[in-house]
Amino acid sequence: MAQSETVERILDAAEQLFAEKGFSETSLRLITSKAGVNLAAVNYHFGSKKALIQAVFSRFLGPFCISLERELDRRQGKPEAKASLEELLEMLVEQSLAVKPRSGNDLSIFMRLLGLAFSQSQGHLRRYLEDMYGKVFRRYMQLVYETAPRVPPIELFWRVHFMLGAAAFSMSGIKALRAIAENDFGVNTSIEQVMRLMVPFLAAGMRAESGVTDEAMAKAQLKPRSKNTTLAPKL
Amino acid sequence: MAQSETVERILDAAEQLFAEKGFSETSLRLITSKAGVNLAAVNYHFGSKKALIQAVFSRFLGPFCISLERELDRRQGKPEAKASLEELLEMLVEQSLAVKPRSGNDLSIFMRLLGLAFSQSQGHLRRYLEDMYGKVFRRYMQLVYETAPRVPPIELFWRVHFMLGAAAFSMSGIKALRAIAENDFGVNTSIEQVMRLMVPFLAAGMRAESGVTDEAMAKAQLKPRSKNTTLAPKL
DNA sequence: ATCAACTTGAAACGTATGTTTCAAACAAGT
DNA sequence: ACTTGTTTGAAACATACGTTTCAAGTTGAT
Repeated sequence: MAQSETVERILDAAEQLFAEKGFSETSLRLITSKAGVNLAAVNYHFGSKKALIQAVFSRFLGPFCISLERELDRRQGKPEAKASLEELLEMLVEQSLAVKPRSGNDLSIFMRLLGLAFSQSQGHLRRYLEDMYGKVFRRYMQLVYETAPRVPPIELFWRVHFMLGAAAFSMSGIKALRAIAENDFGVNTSIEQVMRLMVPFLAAGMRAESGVTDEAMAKAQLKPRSKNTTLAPKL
Repeated sequence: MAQSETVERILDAAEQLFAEKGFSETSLRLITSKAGVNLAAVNYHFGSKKALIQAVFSRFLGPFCISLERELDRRQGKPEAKASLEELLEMLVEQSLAVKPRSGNDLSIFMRLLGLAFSQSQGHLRRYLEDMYGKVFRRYMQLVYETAPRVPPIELFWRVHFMLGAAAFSMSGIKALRAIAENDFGVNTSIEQVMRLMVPFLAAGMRAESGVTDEAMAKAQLKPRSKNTTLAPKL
């Protein structure tokens, strides 16, 4: 029954349009007309617009997480040398770049989508991503925490979110920012270059001397909790 | 003619709802019912939904920019000691906190809105903010650039946006993040504390050793342009 | 008290969206 | 060739939205 290419065409169009305009601003009619398929095809193949949004994410995040987890296994197999923060961050960059590029600027589109996933409300998306990929990310975050033992845990918690913000934000505006950079500096900065520029910035921030002055906060340690300790960011 | 309090009630409700759900996800009917006013009042007082969105921003940004500009004047009056990066960042924190708080968590709501302004499409908003407040922000950014003369301009450009992202992102999720922090660490982190925690993180990132390896990028300088050089981030 | 300008209330309008329907077209197995 | 299960196409449906309309209400100056 020839696994219809309609599904792929819809996913391609949706991915691109979502990245350009956001989720609620992109209508199914726009998607289907760009994909050159019938309007009803979306609900036939995916069931609903929400499910389509989730499918767009899974198409990238599935392979990405599998490949990230494999890399984590490899690193933790050799416990003699703990990974540095820079190595951990580079790992993310490498794995992102490793996911097979369908079209040219595939990664940038997806990075922008990831940014949107945080900033648009879309509660169902957050829940879906948390359920599907939360475990891997929590494992990764644990390693990040271990690279800066001198910084109080509470401050590390916030710094991780500063990192996330820097990444999500610059990735979500990446297209416009690259245009500005090219305009003002006359050099084209590739997505990959931007991601690599981020590494030293983030690593330095994470290692900065603690700014905690308040007594209570400095002494605050991670409270052991029975379950669902949210060390990792809520997706 | 008793400058109707309807306007204020609409602005309050809109500010809160926009911050919770985003712009296009918040209907005028939701706003007016939360504000306890008639649906038509929005179009009567503001003209359109777009104009309402802009008004929400101006209510905060107007006073903020005036007060920021006054502070910039004060600093530049005494040129003997250039402001450090930390001082510049602290300045933003102070000015943010200085804007009169209407309700308790006023600032966090507005920070979340600022984050949304970047990530939602809303082209009209970007244009409006650029027109109204672009000048002050460019002036501020120029000072930031001058504090890290050793970092190549192109890298500074990107780092400024990493900073912006860290701020916008953590402020936009601040409510949920504070809850998680309290849950896991047993300490309450105020908005003000979070902003102060951000200062050393951002300053360290800005000063990090350059990660630029590419020849062309390292040598890239700001190209003088006839007009509209967008050193400052596009608002 | 009257008048004029301003503000509100309830309803309707026009448009766009996600979803459903159902007949037609297609594919593949026998 | 026929049948069965799958996919497409065109149209309709129900709902939600931003905006407009206009009569009713309110307010403040004369």
